[in-house]
Amino acid sequence: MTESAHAASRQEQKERTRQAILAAALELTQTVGFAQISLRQVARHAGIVPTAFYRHFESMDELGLALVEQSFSTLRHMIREAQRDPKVFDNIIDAAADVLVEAVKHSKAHFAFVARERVGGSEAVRRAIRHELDLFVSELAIVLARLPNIETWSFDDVQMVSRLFVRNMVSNAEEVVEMPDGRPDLEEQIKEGARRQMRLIVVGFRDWRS
Amino acid sequence: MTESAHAASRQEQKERTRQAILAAALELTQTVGFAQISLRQVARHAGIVPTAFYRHFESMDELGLALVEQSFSTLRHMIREAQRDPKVFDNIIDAAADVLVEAVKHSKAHFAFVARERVGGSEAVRRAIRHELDLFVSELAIVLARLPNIETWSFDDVQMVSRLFVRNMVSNAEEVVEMPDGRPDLEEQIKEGARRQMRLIVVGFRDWRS
DNA sequence: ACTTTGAGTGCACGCACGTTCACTCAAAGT
DNA sequence: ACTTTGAGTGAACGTGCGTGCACTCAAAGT
Repeated sequence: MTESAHAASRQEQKERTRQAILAAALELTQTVGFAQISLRQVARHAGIVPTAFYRHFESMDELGLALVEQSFSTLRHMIREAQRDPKVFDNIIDAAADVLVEAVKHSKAHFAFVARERVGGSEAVRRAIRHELDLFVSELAIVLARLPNIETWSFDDVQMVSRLFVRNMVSNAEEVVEMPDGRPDLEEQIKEGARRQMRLIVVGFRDWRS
Repeated sequence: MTESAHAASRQEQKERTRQAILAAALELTQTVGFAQISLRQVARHAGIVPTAFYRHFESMDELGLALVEQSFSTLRHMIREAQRDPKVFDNIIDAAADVLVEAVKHSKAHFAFVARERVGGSEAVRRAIRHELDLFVSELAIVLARLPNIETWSFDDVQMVSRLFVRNMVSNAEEVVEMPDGRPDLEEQIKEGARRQMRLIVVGFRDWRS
């Protein structure tokens, strides 16, 4: 056994290269769509020779799917963390707006990738993102269903509100992504807009159904 | 003077080729993003030799902007027609849902192009679409401001509702575009969803502000 | 001490691309 | 009848691409 000291340097190095490829692709994707970056560009950016790429991914499409997975696992992790915060129960709307803007700012590249490839990507990538978003809607619906104001609603209604929330989240994330850096005023404006929209949904839904 | 009979066949032919190029690009764009189709593909599809392309457009980017313009002029034309219909005043929400679905179905390709290139396109194309959508928000706000329920609202409020409507329109258009052909049940479902969302916005806004 | 493994290399290939240039040949202008 | 114009042609170029193949050379396994 040689698993010894500080983990096997063999797999370690492979994983490091894999991450370098993912990071390179993510960075290149910030200026143009994923579909129009080449395997050679990615390899060059990652500091490897083009053929070495194949040791990690069978094709660019597979790399794209890996990026989708990485993006959503980042996002999901943030949501899980935010749920532990007790303020969420007090005021889910303000909390959601805060989390959204912070999350997008923190991993802008991943959000930008998802926002862009959600509609512009290859068939496979698009489907993967759509699927992840559907999962996300269901996950959010569970959280929502436990909230004081909402716990009496029907399953379908909660699901629909959840869908509206996610849709708005996507739209707002797009806006934050397109936001030029160093404009905290714009950021606050987007946050306030998101808050108002969510309040609109909740208020309107309650009154309409009552 | 030779402007005679049925218009000069010289410019006529040029215009026909131009339209063939636009149509070719639009069709090719249905399966992949505009940025990843090549000048040569477009030329091939349009039935001309690659170099002839330059007689009509200086670059693919210019062609992209022309497609944006064409798409929105189609859209705007439909909205103008719909405004003449008196039922719009009676029930703008149901009318809007109908118009939206019909419009998207009628010129699916243009909507698909806009939906995709809005976020996935080149910088120039993206900016052009964003600008057109902003214009559209203002235009819709004028229509909305004349409606019975809304005429007392402030300018900013109307503008915000208009923005929400357009955002929802874009989302729903995306859904219709992704909708497989020959599924009238899905279509009705989307339409109903759009209706509910719009009602939500109007109801929620009124109650929240009152 | 030895073999095996596999991440990364370097070269070579055929292909599609954007763009150039000199050209044809009808319609439009005179 | 003539010239001019300009949309469309066809060959040629340099470039970057994806991918195949034979390779190196340490780490991992024995």
